[in-house]
Amino acid sequence: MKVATWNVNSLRARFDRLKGFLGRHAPDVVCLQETKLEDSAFPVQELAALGYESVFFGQRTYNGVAILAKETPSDVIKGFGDLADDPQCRFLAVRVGNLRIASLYVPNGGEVGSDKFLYKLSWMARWRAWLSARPADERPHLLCGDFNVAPEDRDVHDPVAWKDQVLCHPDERKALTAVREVGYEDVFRRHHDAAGLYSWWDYRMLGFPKNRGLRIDHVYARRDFAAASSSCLIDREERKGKLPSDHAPVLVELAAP
DNA sequence: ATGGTTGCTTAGCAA
Repeated sequence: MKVATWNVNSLRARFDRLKGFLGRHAPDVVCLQETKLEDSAFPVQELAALGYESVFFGQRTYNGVAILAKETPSDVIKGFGDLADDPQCRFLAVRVGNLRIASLYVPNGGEVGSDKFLYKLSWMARWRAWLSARPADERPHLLCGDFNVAPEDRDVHDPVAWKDQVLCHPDERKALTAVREVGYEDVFRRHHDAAGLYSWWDYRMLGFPKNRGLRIDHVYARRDFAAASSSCLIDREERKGKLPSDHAPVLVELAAP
């Protein structure tokens, strides 16, 4: 089966591009981030017409995650269900067939040391806690989304300029390592060693034409499931042309559990 | 240090 994740930076603004993407790749499951749509505005019918059922957890203007699937999703989980009183819609998990999968949008973090940065670190700790609190066989096989962290310097176009900056800061990388230590693996790095492979490029300053990007969109697989993946690709084509998102989709081919 | 671009919402914020 084929699974994709894509930060669309507004589903309203990107709907035509999403349609083209679904037509080209025919993924079985698609995780979306930054839908920026209230649930009442989610294009359920339009996606049903394309052969996809939708599960969504959104809000007006900001954030918002969704999962589209050819098969009917079940076991829907919205947010971490912890004691934090968090109005931001950033985590959604479902089951599609036997595959458990989460679509997540880690907070950007603003500036290092800011309130937003502290929120990012605390959100990542809550994410890790949510995972470790679940029985291992009930954890998502795949964690997909905009993690807003470049895990290593080879994921960064200019590691010197980005050193200790948000998206690359050691505290964020440690928080991400803690998630992997629950029992996850970066699927992309199972299949590619090279530097210079990115999933996000700033809209400004010709970021994409100059390939000044970061690899911050990831698919993490449960360690007992990672070997089921046969490929993982970043679809740079989707960053080209008219009205692209600033993120490219990540696609994984895998044997269904 | 600021600016640059896009989206949502309408001047300014978030990314």
